[in-house]
Amino acid sequence: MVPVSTRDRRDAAELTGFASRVLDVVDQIPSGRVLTYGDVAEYLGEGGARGVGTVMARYGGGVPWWRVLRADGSVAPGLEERAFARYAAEGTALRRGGTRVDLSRARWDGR
DNA sequence: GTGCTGACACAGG
DNA sequence: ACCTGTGCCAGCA
Repeated sequence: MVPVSTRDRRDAAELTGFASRVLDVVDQIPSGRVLTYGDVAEYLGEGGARGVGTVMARYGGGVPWWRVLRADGSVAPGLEERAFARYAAEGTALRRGGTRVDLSRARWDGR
């Protein structure tokens, strides 16, 4: 139900088509696996890594945002604490030192 | 339309 | 590991 005052489409399901598709993909990433911003963009065939990052920053709150990271396995500034707590809980593979996710092992193949 | 601003990617140094 | 420049794209003033 959506009487919504049109003031902020953010909380309505009325996101832009692109944003909606980005969130849909992220929502499908299995626990313990991850995707890079670029992976999501490539999967959708639109937006680009930067576009995905923009969407995540604005609308990522409702999806497993910690499963989307940078191409080198690091997490965006300010999100590390919450993200790594999740990785520990999900058993996500980390690189030695624990500062980044081991993409070679944790990257989701899309299946 | 123009001109920023950003949860980005990549090549260099 | 860090910083810089370039290319990229969505959202907003």
